[in-house]
Amino acid sequence: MKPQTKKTIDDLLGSAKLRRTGPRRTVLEILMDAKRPQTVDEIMTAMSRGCANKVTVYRTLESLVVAGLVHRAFVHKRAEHFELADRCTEAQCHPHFTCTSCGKTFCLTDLSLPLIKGLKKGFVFHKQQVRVDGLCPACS
Amino acid sequence: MKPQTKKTIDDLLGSAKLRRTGPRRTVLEILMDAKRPQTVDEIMTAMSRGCANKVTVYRTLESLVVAGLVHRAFVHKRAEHFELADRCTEAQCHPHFTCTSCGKTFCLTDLSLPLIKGLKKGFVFHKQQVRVDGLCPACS
DNA sequence: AGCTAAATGCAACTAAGTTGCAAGTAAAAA
DNA sequence: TTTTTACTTGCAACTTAGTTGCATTTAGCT
Repeated sequence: MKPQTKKTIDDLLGSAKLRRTGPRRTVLEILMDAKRPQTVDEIMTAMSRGCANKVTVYRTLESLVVAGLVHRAFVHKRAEHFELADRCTEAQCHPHFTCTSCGKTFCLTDLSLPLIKGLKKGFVFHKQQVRVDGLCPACS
Repeated sequence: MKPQTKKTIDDLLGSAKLRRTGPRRTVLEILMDAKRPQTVDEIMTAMSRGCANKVTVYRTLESLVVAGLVHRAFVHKRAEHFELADRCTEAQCHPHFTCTSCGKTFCLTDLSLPLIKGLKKGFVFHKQQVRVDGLCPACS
């Protein structure tokens, strides 16, 4: 790690009021270098596996997320969710609303967004999904 | 199940060239009645658990998805993905592109969509996520 | 240097999903 | 209608992702 990078990382941790520990510095550095969202498994591989404990990586990420330095790239649902394929076009299904308080998901069947424009050359558009989160009527 | 519903379900299965079996009829009926995307666990509960085997429900859903009768409500990533929280506004992160062929995810940091409008009364908007899938340059 | 709350590591666990194989059955063929 | 056969199902055992409790260590304060 370059001294400059180390300083940046330590500043980030400091400003987030998090202790500057080995695992946190390493995880942050890996995420800074990453070109795409990383899984815990990928992060552990990048740490050359065994350097840190799996549980520590999970908890480190959690603290970074709570501090706002890191976020989950996709709203994570532990289990897959299925629904009938009607009311969806080829290119876009209706958006889904998930309540961050009770966890319930609602289908916004009457709403839609325009399709994304401006994909870089070589990318072939297939389908677009929109997920919204916030509070549902019961929780707000 | 009403005779009418049964006919519709059997028609659906027939048009999809799938055998009309007990589990398939039941799973389809549950999804038709459902107001939100369902997990395997929810489906099994609706079947009053133990009626069908977990593995069967997974395989049934898979065949319905392949046939196009059912779809996965959110692109499912088995593991959580994390990234640095920069380049995201409070209300929306950059969209992500996932290649359906190689599985790689790309950050579309320079693209965005307008925020959704027209949420029903009582819903509080928090954040919006956009996921696009298709083929990446290497796979197209 | 010493103290203390915060962070880490280990082991054991849960939950979601998968695989191989034997047994059952829908629907086509005889 | 019976036979046949490929498609389905069920079971057991497994893998992978993530969690929890508890003992040990350590960052950063004084």
